[in-house]
Amino acid sequence: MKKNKYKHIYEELADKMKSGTFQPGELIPSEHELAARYETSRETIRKALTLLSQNGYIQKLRGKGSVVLDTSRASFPISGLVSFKELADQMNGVIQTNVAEFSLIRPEPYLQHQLQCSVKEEVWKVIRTRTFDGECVILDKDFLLKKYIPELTKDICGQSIYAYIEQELGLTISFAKKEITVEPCTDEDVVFLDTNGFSHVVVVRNYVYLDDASLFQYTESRHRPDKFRFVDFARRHMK
Amino acid sequence: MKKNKYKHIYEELADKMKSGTFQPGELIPSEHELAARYETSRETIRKALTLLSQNGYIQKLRGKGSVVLDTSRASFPISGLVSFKELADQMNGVIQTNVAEFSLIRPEPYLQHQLQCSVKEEVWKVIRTRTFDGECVILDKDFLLKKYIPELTKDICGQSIYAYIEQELGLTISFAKKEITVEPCTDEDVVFLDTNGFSHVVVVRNYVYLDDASLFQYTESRHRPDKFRFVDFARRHMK
DNA sequence: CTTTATCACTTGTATATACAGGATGTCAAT
DNA sequence: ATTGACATCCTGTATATACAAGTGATAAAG
Repeated sequence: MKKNKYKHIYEELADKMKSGTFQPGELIPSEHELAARYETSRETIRKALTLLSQNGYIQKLRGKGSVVLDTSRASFPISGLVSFKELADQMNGVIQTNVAEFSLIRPEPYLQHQLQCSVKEEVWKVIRTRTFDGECVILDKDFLLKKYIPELTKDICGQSIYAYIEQELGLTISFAKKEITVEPCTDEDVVFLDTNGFSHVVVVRNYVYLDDASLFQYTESRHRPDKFRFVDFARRHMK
Repeated sequence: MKKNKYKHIYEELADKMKSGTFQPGELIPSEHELAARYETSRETIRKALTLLSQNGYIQKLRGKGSVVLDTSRASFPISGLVSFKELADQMNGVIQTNVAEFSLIRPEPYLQHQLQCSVKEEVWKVIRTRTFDGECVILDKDFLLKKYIPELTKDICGQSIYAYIEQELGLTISFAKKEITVEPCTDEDVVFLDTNGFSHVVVVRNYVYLDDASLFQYTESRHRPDKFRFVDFARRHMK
């Protein structure tokens, strides 16, 4: 508990927002006071507050202080890299994951392009379905480069791949690019999903990178439109 | 050109990424070297690099340097608060905006909830349609609190409301919360849009805040599914 | 030839100081 | 009672220094 002081302060303050110790609209203690309370410098406090600001917890008001924003409406976590398992923990209702396909393949041209790799590269292919309250509404197609994930089992895929990668393999997932579109159902969608009359699905294409900026995963998450919801917090930098 | 040194450096470096002076995969000069080149301190450079990192331009590698990411694939600007006009500037094809309705109203209960205001508050109601290549594919319903925007004309709405707010009124738009869902077409959608057989629309609900954390605008942007695309860059903080 | 140690260079974190500039209240002068 | 000057809070920016820790190349040791 000695390293990363500012992240530690960030999480402690974030918890106070989530638990309601700090109420929306309220001003949190000033940077000087927090610096004294945590026995650290003002700059360190400022790093923690900057993080809170970027993640939509507070708004800093010059000359006044930092006001707590209302995060209840948006149902955190907002945007970001939220895996299905993390998301599921926050939702009510019965959720079930089924691994429909699990194999090691050579990428066809489309995948080569998405993963920016050659045909020689081996790729884990994982197809999973997500069931809410008895209805199968999400089809997740994951492709992971074996180069970075040497071992993978069907069992792990039934749990959380991210947890395995970060905790077992010690890799750090750093950032991702997402693209959201709406596309006609494919034959595959019809087979795996309870399309329930919908002719289209929401497709979330996700390109996930490790902390050395190497692309290691491409995910195509196909949602039945009525069960899809995406929330985002965006700050307008500069200008 | 004397204030906000680190934002200035950020923009200058961002331009070099966009123009290709810095190529993806390449390492940019070290923090020390940049500090010397810009005749400033390392901390100031670090603030600029932090901004670049958050916006997906670079990845910082400890012990190595900062590598330029490939921003071409994602077609910037990513996520963020991109107004229609900013977005249109980057797209090809003929784009046309039509102001279908412009009035000053008292909010009904649904709007009171969205804008978190009382029925006494006056609200500008602006309905605009967006036409691409002769097809009307976006319906924008804007509601702005008169409290913050005392004056507004139909003419301004035909241009850019954001530009008017920031440049003419001197207000600063600070952050926004977005929610993306897919919903059945309303009668209004059918009237205004060329639905082209689609039974659903993509609805982007946007809550926009000023820099004093006051909510001043609620926007409902309704897109025909085949013309909708949302791109996002997300960094996985902490852990 | 392989392994190890070292060194130079990189970014990450923590601290300190200084001044600019907005917000707010007090108090005196008008 | 209103105004205005001032003091005193707050956050924003810029600078400086120090040390920790990862990377990669080179030199030394086995």
